Amino acid sequence: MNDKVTIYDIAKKLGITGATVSRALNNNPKISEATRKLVAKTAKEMNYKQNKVALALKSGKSNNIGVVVPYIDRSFFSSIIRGIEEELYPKGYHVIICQTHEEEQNEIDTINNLLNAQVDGILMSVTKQTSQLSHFNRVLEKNIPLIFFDRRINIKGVSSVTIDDYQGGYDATKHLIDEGCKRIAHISGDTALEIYKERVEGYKGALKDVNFTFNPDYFIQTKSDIEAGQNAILKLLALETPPDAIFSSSDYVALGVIQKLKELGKRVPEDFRVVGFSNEPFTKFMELTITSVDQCTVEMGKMAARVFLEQMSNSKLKIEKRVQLSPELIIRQSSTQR
Amino acid sequence: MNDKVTIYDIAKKLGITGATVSRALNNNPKISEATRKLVAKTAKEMNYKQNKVALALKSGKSNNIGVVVPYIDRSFFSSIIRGIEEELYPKGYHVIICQTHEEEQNEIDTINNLLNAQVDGILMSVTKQTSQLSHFNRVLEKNIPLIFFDRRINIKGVSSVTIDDYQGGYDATKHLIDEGCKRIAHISGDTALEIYKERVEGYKGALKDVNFTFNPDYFIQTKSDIEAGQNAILKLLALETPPDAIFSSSDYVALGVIQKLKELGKRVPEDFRVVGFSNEPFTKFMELTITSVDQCTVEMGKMAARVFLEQMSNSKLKIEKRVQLSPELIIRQSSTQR
DNA sequence: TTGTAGGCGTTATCAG
DNA sequence: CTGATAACGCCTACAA
Repeated sequence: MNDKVTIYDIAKKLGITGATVSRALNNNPKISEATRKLVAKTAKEMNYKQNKVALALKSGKSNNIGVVVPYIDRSFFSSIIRGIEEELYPKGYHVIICQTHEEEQNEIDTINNLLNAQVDGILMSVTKQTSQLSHFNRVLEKNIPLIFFDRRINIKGVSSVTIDDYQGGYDATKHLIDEGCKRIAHISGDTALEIYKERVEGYKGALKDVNFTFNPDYFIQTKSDIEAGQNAILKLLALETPPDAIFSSSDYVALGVIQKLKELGKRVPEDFRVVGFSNEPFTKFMELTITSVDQCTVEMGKMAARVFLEQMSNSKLKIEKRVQLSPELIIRQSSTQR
Repeated sequence: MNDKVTIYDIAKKLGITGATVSRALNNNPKISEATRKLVAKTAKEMNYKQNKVALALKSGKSNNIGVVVPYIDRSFFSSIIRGIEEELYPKGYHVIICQTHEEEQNEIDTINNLLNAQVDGILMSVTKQTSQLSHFNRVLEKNIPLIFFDRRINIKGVSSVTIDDYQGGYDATKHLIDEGCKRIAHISGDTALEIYKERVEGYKGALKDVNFTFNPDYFIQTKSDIEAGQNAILKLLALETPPDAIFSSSDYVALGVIQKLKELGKRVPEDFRVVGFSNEPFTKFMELTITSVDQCTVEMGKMAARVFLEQMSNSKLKIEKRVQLSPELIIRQSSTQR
């Protein structure tokens, strides 16, 4: 019934012109107070709603931004998206979400689709296999803001928001050192991703600072799931001199490690200390709660959104901004006896 | 540089008209094979991309659908959204996500915004406090599909996808009965929400089927978090004849119950059996894994998307469709000794 | 202060 | 088979 009321409908009703209605509705300064009120009143009566699509076509701004992640049901990513949405919704933006399923081709297609949909910006975490750059350049050529969060790629002019993974790795390792551990192993994800590489560096940095030498036997690179953790700890235990602590760059791996250790009758934290990474919800629910590095995900999302907004407001000077948030080590039972 | 190539740019270059280009690009049957190929080739050369916003204005279809949930970072909802996205993306739709934070006013505002943005459909779970209907009617008046998932409201003409919560409650309770439990308590969420009410009914139904009488002392209605679970079990233990099993409509409550029981030296499952609801990720990671009812969330999302697509394809006959998916009881350690 | 006249990029109708 | 032309709903010079 009241479907599709346009400014012209209300103009006709009032015997004025569409332009005037438009101006009145937009509080254009040069319009009489009388007509402004009349228009506003009539608009409400007729249940007029501005058609954002028409506005988008006219203005070249869709007020939609695209968010691209590997999977949206991973708590890490969904929290970030929550942050993004909460920061952007009040500014009138809608958030379109897309998943890459960790495949570069999907990432490419998705970005193209988003571009065709005229999004005003793209906030994303790249896939593990991303190696091409042309799809990112296409975004930049169109002059639309591109912001990486967490998993970034080095591209001139592209801003990013990450946590300081070096510090996260450093803090986790330092904590184990402080706990008296002497042989600290590190189970890492694929170091092709910067985040994992940085955590490794942090781990090495902490060792170096106390003059522990890095032992390659104590470094394992593997997938980030429970099974990988179980396999990794078996390898480590088979060493002549097994480690006495594990810092894992994944909570799932840490969980696998703990499960296997218990299965083998080892005690955590008495015989083995374990620290994970990401502060996944389950780490604090376990009977033996797991020490982990919190990545302040909601805050990361909000920050990414803010960088986007900033980039929108002064598009003239495009500064490459690299924001690094400080991770927080959450000490729980798996790494300490105090 | 290659910013903004329109069909007119390629028309001009070829000395033909925009209309022809449009037809060629859309594989309109009445166009010569020669021009079709030429246009296609030139379009690619010039890196032409169709502007979806213009198309949306022209066609009245934005190819965006809105998804509204309380919080997107709850694993239950993010999984559903994953399902929706995966079903709709291949069909050319983009998914806009919005959060209500469990507040009706936000729900109302969000729906209005989505409507202004000309979404082609709205898929949602209502807030716990939703009582008004006018914002939903506004959607229906505009003739855009509205589909509820999980938390629904009874509105004529509105389809919904839920799980069979009655069956979930029934199965959980029946399982405890089969395990030999005689005094089964139920800790429920707010029964103002249909989902919880149904679970209660399922619980009662199972009791009735084996001639157990419903004992009001064994029924507690409370919030759905860990603390609520801890408090609830304390109340139940204070009864003259405490229960020997708990069916909770929340995994968090179940966790709280288990934590408190252990703290008090009670053994699970030996002294007490516990069953939760939702199959939250953490239930299978615990040292004592928790029996729960899986709600096949991804599937629910896909189903909701399919109902939407169906409604789009034949908008003439608007059938109210109520899909109920079968939940699956996942039996783990907290409820059985076998 | 208000009206007129495009134009944003497409597609659809109607001629030719 | 292809070219004009109008229209989707809105905004904004430019005129009046």
